[in-house]
Parts: sequence; structure tokens; C-alpha cells
Amino acid sequence: MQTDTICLGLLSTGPKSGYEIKQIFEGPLSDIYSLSYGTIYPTLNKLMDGKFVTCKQHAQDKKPDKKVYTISKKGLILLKENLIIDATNYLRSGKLGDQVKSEFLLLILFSKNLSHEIIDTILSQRVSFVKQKLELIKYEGPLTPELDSIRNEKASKFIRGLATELIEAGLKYIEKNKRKLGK
Amino acid sequence: MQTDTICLGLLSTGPKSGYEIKQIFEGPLSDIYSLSYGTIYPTLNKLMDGKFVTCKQHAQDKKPDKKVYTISKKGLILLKENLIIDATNYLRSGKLGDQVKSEFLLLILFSKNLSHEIIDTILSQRVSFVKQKLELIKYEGPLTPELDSIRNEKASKFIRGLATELIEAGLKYIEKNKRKLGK
DNA sequence: CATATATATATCAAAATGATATATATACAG
DNA sequence: CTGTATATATATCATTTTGATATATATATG
Repeated sequence: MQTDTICLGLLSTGPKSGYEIKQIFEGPLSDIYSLSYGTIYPTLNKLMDGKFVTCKQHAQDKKPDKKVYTISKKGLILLKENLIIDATNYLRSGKLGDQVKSEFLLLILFSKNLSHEIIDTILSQRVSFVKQKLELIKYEGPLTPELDSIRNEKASKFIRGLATELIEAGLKYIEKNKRKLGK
Repeated sequence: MQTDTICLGLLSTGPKSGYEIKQIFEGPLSDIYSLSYGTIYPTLNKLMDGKFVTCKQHAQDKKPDKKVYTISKKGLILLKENLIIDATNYLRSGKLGDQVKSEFLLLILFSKNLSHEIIDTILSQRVSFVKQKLELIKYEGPLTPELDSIRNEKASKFIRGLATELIEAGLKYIEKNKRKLGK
């Protein structure tokens, strides 16, 4: 899926700044996708050039102006068109899997070359990290309007539930089998 | 983790060609990491320049020469050094999560803009894909020597078990909750 | 008989990352 | 009370990676 489409998709749930889009990729979407600032900002400018989004600058005291982007009618049309193309390509391609890059699992894979102390630390740090993540996902309290607009979507609830199940399954497995790696 | 270290790590379980390294990323390691030919071949050449690997060309009838790379003593030392640095950086960084890019979940996330027919097709195709993947992972029969050398490592069994649990949990969730997306 | 897939290496334009720069406020430990 | 770290916010860019394509042939499949 093109970066343009992804940004439009996120903006379709409500206006957001580039910084807020990045925050979403570091929070609720961190198990689904990621984009860096170096991709997000040029994409938003490109969408502005094509009039697919509009921008309102909010002056902020002693902070850079916050540029809040809103999807336009033209942008909404492009989003729907692109999504149909992407879905069709996804099905045709036969590549239905996800792209994963796990520094954690690479270290485990090559753990023969590491001391048991380091492996134990990696495992326990990962476990605490994942537990924290689970609590964040399960958190039902108040959020910023941007994050809330995404959270309440039907699809978001589905994905959130899926992520919860996956994280819990992984956690359970590691806690049960970590002994098998050491010794 | 640097591409150099990853290639050395894979070669540390036995000699392999660039093509075989790519196959590993498409098969047993597809849920852990991926690298493209455009990264693998230049990296192997770089490792040759630094004498971290040696190469034997196997002439093949009517096919390009197969270049099989073997890790050198110098390479094994570099691998161990780099892994300790990577493990330390991983722990220090605080970024303990994995990088995921899921076209599937993006399409689900933006499914409001797609027809129910397309969403149903995406879901059922994904389910068959994942079931096939599960069977491949659970397969215990004979393999090529390259894949077998990796499969028998203690760490590989741990990772394989983890992948199995995660895939099964995801499958179960989708089959149970897919109705919630449609309608 | 055409098309697709598998084996095998190599290259490269286009895209993405990860780091850095800029500017300031707040919190927190020594 | 002072240095360090973190958070808010945008922007840029060298380096890395991807994804596609080229080359060459054998085999399988419709």
C-alpha cells in the first residue's frame, strides 16, 4: 500500500498533524505498520500539492506551528479508489503474509554465540516490554481526540482484539519455554 | 542488526549460496526477518572483500554457477563480537518491539471504504494462506541440508514453537471474530 | 504450445529509514 | 540550581533497502 493511501486512510478518521500520525504508528498501530518522519512529512506535502488534503496552521506558544491536515473530498475519492486497487493487488499477488523484522528473534536465533546472562536479560526485558504493551492496549480510559477517533472504529476493535490475543499467546509461550534456550 | 551480521549468523550453521539465504527468509524465517537479493548479494561480496567468508563456485549444467559461501575464522570472530554489540544496543535502546508491516491489517483497518465481498475474500484468502503456512512449519519430513542445519538448532526449535503458537492464536481469533467486521 | 515456476546471480531507480538539526518547556536527579 | 532527559513539533538527507528487471535454462502445467 502506498504511503499516500496510508496517510489518507488515517486522516479519514479525523484531522491530524504529521507528529500525531507518527505517534499513532508508535502506539496503537505499532504491531501493524510503521512510517518514519522522513516519509510522513514529504507525503503530507505531496498530498497538499495534489489538493487531497487541506492544512490549518495552529500557532503555538514557543513551539513550532502545528500543521493539522484534513482530508478533502478529492482525497476521499482517491483513498477509496486506491484501496480497491490495493485489495485487488493483495489478493492477486499471492503474497498474503506480513513483513516482519524482529531484532529480538534474530538475537534468539543466534543465541548460541551469546552468554546465558545476556540471553536471560534479553528474555526478561522482552517479557516486561510486552506486558507493558498489553496493558496499554487494554487501557480503556480517556485518550486524545485523534487516538480516540481511531480506537472507536469497528475495524480498530477487531485489530486490537487480535493484537491482544497474539501478544498473550507469545508471552505465555516465552514464559513456559525460556528454560529450553539456556543450558 | 547489520546485514553483515545476519548473513554471517546464517552461514555459521553451514555453507550457503545467496539464493539459499533468500529461500530461508522466504521459508523458515519469514516470520522473523526478510532481506532482498539487492541486499544479500552485495553483502556477500562485501564479506568476501573483508575475508570474513570464502567462496566455492560449483559449475552447474546450463544454470549460473552456484557460489557457495563458507564463514571463515575471521568471520566467526566478527559474528560473535557484533552479536554482543547488537544485544547490548538492543537492551540499551529501550526499543524492544518488532517492526511489522502488514498489508493485510492495513486493508482491514481501512475496510470501511471497501465492499463486504472484498473484505470477505481478503479474510478467507488470508485464512487459507495462514493454514498452509502452519502445515509447512509443522512439517517434520526431510529437507535440504541447508534448511536442516538451521532447523535442528535449539534456538530454531524455540522460534518454530513460538511461531506455531502465534499463528494458531491469530487463526482462531480471525475465524471467531470475522463476522464482527462485515455487516 | 504458451505460460508459469524454479534455479541462480546481478543491478539499479525509487522508496524508506534513522539520524540529525532546530527550538522550547518541563521534569528530575545529583 | 544545574545538567540531562523527555516531550512537543517540523524538516532534511546520506545511507540503506526494496522491488523490479535482466539474463539464461529446465521443468511442469493447462
